[in-house]
Amino acid sequence: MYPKVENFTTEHQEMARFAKLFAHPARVAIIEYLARENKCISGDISNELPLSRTTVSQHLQELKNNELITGEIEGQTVCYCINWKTYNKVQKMFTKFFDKVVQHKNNCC
Amino acid sequence: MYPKVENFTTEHQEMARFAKLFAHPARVAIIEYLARENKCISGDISNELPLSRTTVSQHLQELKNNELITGEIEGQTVCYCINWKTYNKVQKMFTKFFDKVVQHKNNCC
DNA sequence: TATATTTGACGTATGTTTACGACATACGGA
DNA sequence: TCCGTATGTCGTAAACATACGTCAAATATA
Repeated sequence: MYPKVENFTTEHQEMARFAKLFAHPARVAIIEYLARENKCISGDISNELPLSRTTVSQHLQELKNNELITGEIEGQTVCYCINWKTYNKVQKMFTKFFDKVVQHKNNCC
Repeated sequence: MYPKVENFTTEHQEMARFAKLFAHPARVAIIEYLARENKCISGDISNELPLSRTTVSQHLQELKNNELITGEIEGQTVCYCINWKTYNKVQKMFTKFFDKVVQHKNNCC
């Protein structure tokens, strides 16, 4: 982590941590793909993305480390899915933040 | 830009571009601060943040370059404000994306 | 005209992310 | 056993982000 990040509030750090997960088109695409496909997705979804298997795997790890997706081993393959518990938390967090900001809207500028 | 980013859809790139603005606690704090204070905020809001003036200014530039805030010169100071046009667009974009993903929720995993 | 204030611009050191190839491992079937 | 498939791990080059100090410019005020 960059040296000054820990001086911010937990709330601001959490917002930043989860926003970062959506801060690369590959991860946005992965989330959307996981939601759209009505089945378990193997770790190798690189056919669906303009990236190598290694890079996709790296993005999947990032999402998994922050618990936005799960990745369970099923024999030879890995089943990747959205972690709805975290997902709902994140959605609420963003909705709440956006709403809070809008509530203060004024005619200053 | 990283070499492969342009191979993703415009929609995914846009999501990533705006998510990145919230991907650092300083920028989250700035947005919140701009909303809370009922007046024009000078470029030097570094007293409110655990960062130097230069670094804060850099974050303000980032937000301004992506049109999430405006920064108008008022004599000697600069008045920074939230750009509500862009803000509303971003809020809608995120809400829509989050909702779309949830709609596909299933019992696969 | 001097001086302090406010800001932009530049350089730069350090840390992080992105992107990939190459190799290793583990499993099931020919 | 040997081979293909699926995945993880490691190293690394390039691109970006963070954080700050220093200097310059512009503008009010003494």
